[in-house]
Amino acid sequence: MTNYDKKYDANDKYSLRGRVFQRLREDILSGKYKEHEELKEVAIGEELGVSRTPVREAFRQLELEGLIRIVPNKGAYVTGITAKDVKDIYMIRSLLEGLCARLATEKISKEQMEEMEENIYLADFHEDKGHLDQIAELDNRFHDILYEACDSKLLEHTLKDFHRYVLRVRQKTLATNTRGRASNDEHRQIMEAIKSGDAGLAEKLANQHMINAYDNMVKNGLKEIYGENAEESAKENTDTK
Amino acid sequence: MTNYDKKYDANDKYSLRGRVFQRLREDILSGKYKEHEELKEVAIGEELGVSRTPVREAFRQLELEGLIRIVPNKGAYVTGITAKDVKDIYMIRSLLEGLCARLATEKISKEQMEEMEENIYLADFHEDKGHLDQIAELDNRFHDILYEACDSKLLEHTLKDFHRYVLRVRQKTLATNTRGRASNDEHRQIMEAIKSGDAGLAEKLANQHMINAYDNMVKNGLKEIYGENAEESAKENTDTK
DNA sequence: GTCGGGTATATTGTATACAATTATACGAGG
DNA sequence: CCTCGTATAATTGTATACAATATACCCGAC
Repeated sequence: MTNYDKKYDANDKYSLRGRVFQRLREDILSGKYKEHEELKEVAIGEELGVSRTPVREAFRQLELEGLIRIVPNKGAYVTGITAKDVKDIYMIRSLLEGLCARLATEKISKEQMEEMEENIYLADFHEDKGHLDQIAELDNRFHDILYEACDSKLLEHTLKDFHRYVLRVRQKTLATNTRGRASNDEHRQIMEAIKSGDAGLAEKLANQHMINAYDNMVKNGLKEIYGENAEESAKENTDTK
Repeated sequence: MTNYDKKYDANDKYSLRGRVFQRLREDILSGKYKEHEELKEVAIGEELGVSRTPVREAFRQLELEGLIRIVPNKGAYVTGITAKDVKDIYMIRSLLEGLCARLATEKISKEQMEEMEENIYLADFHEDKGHLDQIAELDNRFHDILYEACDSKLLEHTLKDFHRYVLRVRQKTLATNTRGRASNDEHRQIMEAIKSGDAGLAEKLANQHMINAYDNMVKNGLKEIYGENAEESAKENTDTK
């Protein structure tokens, strides 16, 4: 939710604020800035050669994206994702991706349908070759196509928000096991349900796809990666209430 | 989504930015600033006796809340809600309020349960007396209690976002007919399902509660209020793509 | 040694000046 | 009369100076 149509400022590559925003987003998602790390206005400004003003404004946008949290008079901190957060997000996504698939069955365009089929075909190819980066990229793109196909700016934006939010976690697990193949098979089933016009089936399959993705993450080390921070953040929440 | 824990800055009543933010939010929700109206930094600043800086930052927060949209180098505009947006939101809320009720069945505290019962009792009282403002207030509060009871900061924040977003529309319709009574009866049923520990029933009732609320809005003039803007915004979307 | 206060320092918050961009008005040319 | 272009005004974007706040450190009292 929130601003569900960001093409104006998020794609604003030409203002300093826009450039700072995009750079910081990339650096957070890539892991250059770690969870709970403090971002200081002057340091970032000097590094990028701009004053504090555009940095401050970029901070607000990053907060809007959920990537940092701003505490008044204190600072900006990279958002931590707890294991509980991830679980909640997948629970929510399970429902909403299902809704999205159901709506997309009615609304998907010919071009979107074709891109979806191509996506699945390509993912199989890269899976055979073991190209992990491309697999992750195509997996992201599959979901984006689905979001765009549902013909609801609000649902699309909400799902993209959640999707981006778990990206840091998701990429790690997708690349470490055989989930890629199974995931793409599920994509194919969803695609075929949509193609055949069976909205109910598409919804059900999309629901299950999220549940499977989450179960796989739990099996493959979600706890190890984020378990410690879960406690840390819990403490953080209580003593600032 | 986005920053799902805003108690730090949203409750920041003491900074100028926080005050400007709260004031503007109230003015937008109350209808002082109409849909698609342009908000100018200097004008707002002068009116509130502050410089442009805190106004600009408040603008970013309002964008974060989805109340305005900022177009680079042009201006900030009050967000328009189309009939389609409202429909989409209620579709999403139906699913998520259901999930929320299901989770709350397990997690609700004794205090929350008591406040919920009191809320329903009071709503009946004010319904008898015809106190429309209090009824709307209690309706809002019922949902907030439910959101807080689900024990998921993410789901709570997401639902509060959507809830606030349709507030401008919802209040108008709730106050104009007999939906208040029916709505409170549905609240009671949801509460009783939660109290009896029947999570599945609570979910189903909460689902239906949203569907009923939306149907009622459509029956009672949603089109008349927002139909015109729907077209306007549609145009807006296409020619800025 | 520990606790408390106070000063110094670092960091964020706000105001203002200036630059860049966009909108408006007006006049020349067709 | 219309159109286009230029000049002017209005508005947002950015940098910087200063204020307020929080943090860290030191020092003295107990």
